[in-house]
Amino acid sequence: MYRTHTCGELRLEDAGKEVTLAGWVHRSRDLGGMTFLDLRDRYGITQLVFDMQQDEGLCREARKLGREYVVQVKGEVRERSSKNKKLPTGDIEIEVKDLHILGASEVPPFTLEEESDGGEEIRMKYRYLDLRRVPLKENLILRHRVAQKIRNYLDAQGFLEIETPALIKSTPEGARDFVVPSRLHERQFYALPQSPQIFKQLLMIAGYDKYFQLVKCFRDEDLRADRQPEFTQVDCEMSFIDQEDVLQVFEGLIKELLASVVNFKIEEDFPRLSWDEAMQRYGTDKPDIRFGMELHELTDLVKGKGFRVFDEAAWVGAICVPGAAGYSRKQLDQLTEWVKRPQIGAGGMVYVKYNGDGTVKSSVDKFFAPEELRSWGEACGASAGDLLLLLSGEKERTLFAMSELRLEMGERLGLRDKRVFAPLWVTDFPLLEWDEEENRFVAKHHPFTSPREEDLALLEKDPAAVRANAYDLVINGVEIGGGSIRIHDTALQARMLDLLGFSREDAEQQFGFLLEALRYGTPPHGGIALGFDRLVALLGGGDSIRDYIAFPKNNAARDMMADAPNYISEKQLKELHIRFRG
RNA sequence: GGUCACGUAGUUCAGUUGGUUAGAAUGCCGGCCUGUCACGCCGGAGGUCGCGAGUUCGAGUCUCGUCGUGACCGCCA
Repeated sequence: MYRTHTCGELRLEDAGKEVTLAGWVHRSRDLGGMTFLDLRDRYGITQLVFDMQQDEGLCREARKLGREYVVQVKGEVRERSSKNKKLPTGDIEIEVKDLHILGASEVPPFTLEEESDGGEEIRMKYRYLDLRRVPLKENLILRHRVAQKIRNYLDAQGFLEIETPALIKSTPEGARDFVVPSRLHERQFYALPQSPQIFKQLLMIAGYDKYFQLVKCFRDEDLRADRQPEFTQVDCEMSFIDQEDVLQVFEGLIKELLASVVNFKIEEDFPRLSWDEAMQRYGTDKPDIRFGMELHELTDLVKGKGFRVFDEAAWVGAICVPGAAGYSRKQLDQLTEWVKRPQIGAGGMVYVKYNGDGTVKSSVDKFFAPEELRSWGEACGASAGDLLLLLSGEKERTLFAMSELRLEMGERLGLRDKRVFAPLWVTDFPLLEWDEEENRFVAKHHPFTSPREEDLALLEKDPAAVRANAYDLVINGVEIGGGSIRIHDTALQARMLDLLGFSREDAEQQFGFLLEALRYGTPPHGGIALGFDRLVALLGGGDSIRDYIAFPKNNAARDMMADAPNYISEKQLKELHIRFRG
């Protein structure tokens, strides 16, 4: 037996016990006559004492231990003469009688404190050391707890966790696939799943009417702080249900997670916004509704006064920033520069200050009379002391810029509190999206999403106007999940694929097995997938999902620790029938 | 594919208008210290200023290229 206790559990009432502990040397404090060692494991830190007068040889041995040595000690628990209130074990220490080095350690390249002195790069290379730090440890524990709660919740609702394959067939629709060459079948490739979409639908057809899976998914696209090439989804599918049933089950799940994990209780139903309404009020389909500052369209109000920027714009809108009329010229100039960055893409910004004394001051005083400027304020619900920020231009781009500006101002005003959670459902997404590059309609969600019944007639006449039975779960401006009610009718599915420009052969080649399965008695079904990494990061208050994944990839999709991807041997290539040109 | 930022000691960073021997903190090594807990004090070692070219009497500093890292845009059905 290597240990009788962990480094986090001994208390004052254990004083007098003979114990054996094992762990890492976190830090040592050599006072000459005595040496203190902090022994650490994932449960906590316990202080060890070595005394020159008690056992000089042992004490000298202890002094030689470097940081991160793995040691085993036997000794007696005793009350400290000077206690440390900062540690749960701070009332006691171990008077060591026996010391074994279980594993020596090189000097770590960075410190393993709460706040490490190491930068991203070196910590990623030595990820196994970084994971010893408390914050990352806490994050992985949180991830585990959330996973368990999700499993318990769905299990209690009768869901079955069923695994689907990781080596599947490539489907070019959607994100790029990661592909795996086949050794047994020359020139052929598997793909890693972007999601288990088709398989979960087949499970519905097979009669497993409530399925879920915590499942790795893969997308070969560029990374972000919230996007990894391999990530985990809470993937679900249900039969004999409609949209309302899905929303109910997962609203319940999110409420339970928020209550039990971060003690944030929500009694009322999550707000629901149609996609149209979300775009209109927030300029985005994933609004952060922790704060107001909604968008107001002013296009008709501002035109025809000789201000060319507005006269030529397809869309003009504003947000009203409460209490910000005191913004200085310098601050407004900086904000203007901010919206003009290519990432935001606004041409410029117009402001109107509604001063406390009733006067109005704007950057377009030359073109608009004060009463006109006041009418804008009224349209936006501005009161004295508020600041109106206007952007104009092509509609879609301007809505995007407006939405980003809204988030930025919310951030500056401290309205985006990480301890507050504001979930909502966004519903009635457009079924299709025009793809400029491909010059055709593509599915906004995926090709198996059902159109709303009342829009069926528009399918051929005005495809862009057709709404889908699709929904997203958004929390604090983060897209946490999305799903849809699927098509369970063979004829409708064929119509959809036709509309998306699939030839009969292509459709047959890519998802023939699903199309065939639909003919064998398919129940109405639908589901949802939640981004598990994002959900955990959100609950943990983190900005990057990398901090919630044990071994993540870097910006360039590289594993900096193992140095993957990498070249493979000629022998491997030969077995896979792969030869490189040039 | 693109935009921006960064790259100097093991680590995190500072380094003025181009100018003598490139600094600090921390870590590391050695010494002193019996109640520390970010222990303290004294001493020491540690640098191809990412790499390559250019401008210059002279480059950590300026220019170009290149590599790496990060954030974002495109992309992510």
